[in-house]
Formats: sequence, C-alpha cells, structure tokens
Amino acid sequence: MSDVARLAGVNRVTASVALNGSPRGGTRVSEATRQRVLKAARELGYTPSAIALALRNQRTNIIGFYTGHERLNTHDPFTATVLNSLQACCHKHRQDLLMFGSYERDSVEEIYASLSSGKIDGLIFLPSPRSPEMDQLLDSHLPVVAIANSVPNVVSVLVDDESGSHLLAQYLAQKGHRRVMYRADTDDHASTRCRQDAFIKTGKTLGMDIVVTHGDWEGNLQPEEIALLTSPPGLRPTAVACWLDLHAYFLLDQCPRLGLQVPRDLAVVGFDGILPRIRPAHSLTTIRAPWAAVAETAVDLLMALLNGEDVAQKTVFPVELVIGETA
Amino acid sequence: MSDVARLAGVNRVTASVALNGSPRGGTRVSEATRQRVLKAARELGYTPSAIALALRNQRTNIIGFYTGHERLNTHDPFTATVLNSLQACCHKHRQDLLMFGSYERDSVEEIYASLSSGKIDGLIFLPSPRSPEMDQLLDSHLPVVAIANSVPNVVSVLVDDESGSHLLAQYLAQKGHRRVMYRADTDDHASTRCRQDAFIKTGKTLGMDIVVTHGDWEGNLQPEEIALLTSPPGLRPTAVACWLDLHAYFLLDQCPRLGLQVPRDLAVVGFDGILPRIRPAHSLTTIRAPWAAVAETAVDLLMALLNGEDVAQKTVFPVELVIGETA
DNA sequence: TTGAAAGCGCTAACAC
DNA sequence: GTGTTAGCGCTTTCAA
Repeated sequence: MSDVARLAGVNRVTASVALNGSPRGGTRVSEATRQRVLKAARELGYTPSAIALALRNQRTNIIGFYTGHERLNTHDPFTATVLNSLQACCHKHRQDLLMFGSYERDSVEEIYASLSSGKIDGLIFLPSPRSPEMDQLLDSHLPVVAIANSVPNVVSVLVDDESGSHLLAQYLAQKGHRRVMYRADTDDHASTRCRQDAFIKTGKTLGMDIVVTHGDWEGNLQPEEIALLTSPPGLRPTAVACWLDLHAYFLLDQCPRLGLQVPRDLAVVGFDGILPRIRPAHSLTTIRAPWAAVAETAVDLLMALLNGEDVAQKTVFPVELVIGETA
Repeated sequence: MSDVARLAGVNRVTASVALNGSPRGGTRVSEATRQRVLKAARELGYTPSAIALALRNQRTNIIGFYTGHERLNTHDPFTATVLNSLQACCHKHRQDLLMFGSYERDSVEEIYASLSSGKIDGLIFLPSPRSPEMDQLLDSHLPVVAIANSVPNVVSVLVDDESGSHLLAQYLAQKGHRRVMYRADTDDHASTRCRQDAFIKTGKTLGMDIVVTHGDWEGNLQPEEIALLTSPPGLRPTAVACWLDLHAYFLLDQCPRLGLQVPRDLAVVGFDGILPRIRPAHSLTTIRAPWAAVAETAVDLLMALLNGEDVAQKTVFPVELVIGETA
C-alpha cells in the first residue's frame, strides 16, 4: 500500500481511506485523489493484506469448524451435510471456514492452543464421539456455537430428538412390534442419550420390550447383536431402532447374511434422515431433521455473537417421520 | 507476551527467545530465565498469536482448498474423499486447511483477491466443471498444486486416465459390446477429455460404435439419452461408459424405469472407484484410482514448493480395473 | 546472556 | 481534505 500511496503521491493513510472508507463513513478524500489512488492500486495490482487487517482489527473473518477427536470425516453423510451448509453460510457472511481435525495423539493443550491462537474469530463445534474434554476451551473467550448436541453453557442449535424418538416408537408400536432392539451410541452425548431415553420411555408405555445394544463407534455389528438377531423367531426382536441412519444402513447391509429379510423378518428405522448423494440400496424409515438449517442457524448465531449481540442459548428445530421401505 | 515478560522480569525479546528458540538455534537464554519465563507463560495462560506470527513471517501455515465455480460440494463422494485426505495430510504438516467455495455471482476479481490476500500460503486446486478462468491467479505468485486435472504451468497430481479408459474399453469389447454409449463430462477438462478420447480410440480400434452423450452437469439423464437407451433392442447401445462413477450411479437408478435390467439389457461402467460410505444399490464396474494418495501427494508437493524446493511438474498415479456386477 | 531498535501492513484518533 | 503518530504481537539484527 505504501507503493500505491507513493505512486499516487499521497500519504499511506489517505490511500487507505480512499480504498476502504473512513471510520465514520465521512467523506475524507476528494474524488480526484480517490481516483488517482484507485488507478495506482489497479496498476500495481494491489491486494490488501488480510493478515495485517487481522492484526489491526483483531478479527480474521475466519471461523473454525471442529468435530472433536477423530479426524474430520467428510465421508460421513451427516458431517458432509453440515459442512456443506456451513460453507455456504460462511460465504454468505463473507467469512472463511477453517477445518480443524484433531487426532487421538493430539493433547488437549495442543488443540486448545490451536483453537485460541487468534486464527479464528469463533468456532462451530460438532461434538462427536470421543471428543476430548472441552472445558478449557469453552471457558476461554472464544465464541462457540455447538451443533446437534447441547453443551452446557454453550449456545447450541439442536433438533427435537425427543419428538423424533417418540414418533418412531409410536410408529413401530402401531405396526405391532413389541420386541425391539435399540442400537445406541457408544458415547454419551446429550442428544444421543435423549434419543435413547425418549425411545425407551415411549416404547415402554406402549408395551414394548426393549433391549439396548451398542455397535462399535463406526456402527458395525457386534457379536452380541448378531446373537440377538439370530435367536429363534419367537424370541428375537422384530424391529431395530438405530440412533443414527448410518448405523441403520450398516445393519441393513448385514441382514441378508443373517438370513433376515427386511421388513418381513426385521423392521429397521434410523434417525437423521440424511439422503446420501448416491441412493443406497434401501429406502430407510427414519426421522428427518433440517440439518442444513441447523448449520446455517449456527453460523448466523455465531456471527451475532461476534457482533456482541445476545442470542438464544438453545434453538431447537422440529423433525418429521419419513416412512420408507424398511419398517 | 509483554505481560509474560514483565511477570518474569525480562525483556519481551528474551521471553520470545525463551519460548520459541533463537534464530540460529544458539543458546541464548540461561536455563534459569527460561524456566521463569515458561512459568510466567503458564500462569498467564499465554498463547502465541498466530496472526502476529503470520504478519512477521509472511507465512500463515494455512493452505487453501479451492474447487472452482460451484460451491464446494462435500456431499460428492469424490470431493469428500479428497477433502478427507487433504485434511489429514495438512494436519501431518501442521498446517490448517481453509475451504474456499465460490459461487456463480462471485467475480473472478473477488476470488482472486480472496485467494491472494495472504490468508493462505498456497492452494490446492481441484478444477471442476464451471471453474472461472484462473489465469490471473495462476500468474500470481501463490504456489498452487492442481489435483485430478492437469493445468498448464501448474504442478499437477493426476491419475492415469488414459490407461483407465483403455482398460474399460478393452473389458467391454471382450464382453462382446459393440454399440456403446459414452456419457461425457459437460465441461472440457484435460482429464475428462483424456478419458473420453482414450475410450473412443481404444473402442474404435476394437470395432465399437460409440455415441457420445452428455448428462446435465449433475449427471441426470437427458431426453436424447433416454431416447437412445429406449430405442429398439437391435439399435440401442448394450453398454454405457460414464466419465464419473457418480453419473453411472444416477444412470443405474433410472434403469428400472426405462425397463432395462443391468447387466442383462445394459452394461454400465464408471470411472473413479470411490466407494460411498453407505453401500449403494449396485456394485459398479469401474476404474479405481488412489485418490487419497493423490491428495496427500498434492499437499506434500505444495509444502515442498513453499520450502523453495523444485518439484515435478506432473505426478501420475496408476489405476486398476475393478469388476463389479454392472458389467 | 540480555536489551534496544526496527519493521511485517494496516488504520483509528488526532492534529493541521 | 490531508498528514502525523501510535500500535495490533511478534522476531530478527545488532549493540551492550
């Protein structure tokens, strides 16, 4: 910019104001000088330095996306959907999106340092299985908005997990299912626990016998789950509810191998309603939630937070039952 | 850091050196002072400012990922795979990954300004349909590595498109197919053109009649394609080769509606071999390429470029034929 | 072994 | 309408 100023024959500050306006919007430079400065800038191919601006303004216009303690898996349809929407919404606000993926071997201190280095103005946090303790981070002054899982003392954008589970249990009960297996999350998040508790509560009320099982954290079937599913027809569950669509799809893949025909021998339902880009083999009965809106709202709220506005601590989006061919 | 220095009773620069070492690695501070500084830093919860460092060193340790002119679609299995791998590899190099998604309405100037604002040290470029002209960008001094499509004068990491198409044409010919439809990319990239040309060349040599068609840019079937596929058995193609797996999957979805049973009535092959996280309805015959390695290599090369090393202008990875149930 | 000076690129606040 | 000053947080060069 010094060069631009020199070429235009003005002071650096004048150039700055000519290019980017003055603090209180007042006309500072004459039209003639402004034109001269603009011309000089064009000739020199001047591009403002985002870094210098960031240092000056204490604001980078970058927001971070952090998913916790396995590396960011963009293959995951849920993560992909959220990421897509975050990206679009950041763009709308003229912010950039920085991806944080941490690994097992990273210490919490490292993550903390990385997150609070000033590189980002705020953080969108998608709590995931095996996130490290985030207390320190959340105690810091970095504005954070959590997605999908409520985190104490953090602005959170959620979907109505309770209603979703309620709808599913009701639907299965109405279809006559009384012995039901619930494939729960291995980790204990507010949201996943809520889905589980609500399902069990409604199910019990409607006369269901519910057995809770856990896949591994990727959703693969465990030996005890296989044992249960292959026990004699009068004993084995007639329906399985999975806490996440992905896990339901994995189960559906295994059914032929287990000699189970869906939905005749086994009904399967999921939760999240995200349609993969490539149509899967089964059309799943599930709960659909407006994840794009969730992500967009999260960014909007984060921007509001950055502007010093007060925002709602919790935003909850409604969900709906989508009936597919699996239950 | 001033605070840390004050608390430790030393000068700012002494603190700096104590925390991060001196330029030429010489011992500069006594162990006693170093300990005092470290202690002070811990007490004050000091975190270095990435921005100040960036301004000082002219290096942000952020690298950008740019896919051109529609918004970054992380839902796309190909993009997801690349992104995943980029993220992991950036982490390995202790770099952060910044996502650039641009939209139709963004002018090339805006994109250029954004990319060359100094926010990123270098760029991974995934040329995609409808990328804007990047000449200006590529003329700039921003180090760039292109993925999947070779770009003139830019370091590129590619897969062997020619061999892939050759293998596919050979396979289809050997299965007896003589009337073949080639679903080409709507845009004219080096890589996609290479796939198409090689397929046609090998196919012709082996006695095939090849009709080239184009889906829309998302891969949906167009009226003329439907007309072709539903023409009388003796006339219509017996096989379809798609330039991208995604488009093959879209076609496969439509086949039942067109009264075509795969592979009896129609053989379908794709190109890229990326397995979606959720198993699709069909196991596709395709060309598999090591995309994770491609992305990783791209980051490695970019880092080398940033360190002022000379790197190969082109890196080409081999591919292999994967036989599924669709051809 | 430590301190002082200078500067990375930019702009709010204040003179003139 | 324009120029001067000072400082965002840090580090390299040089002098003590």
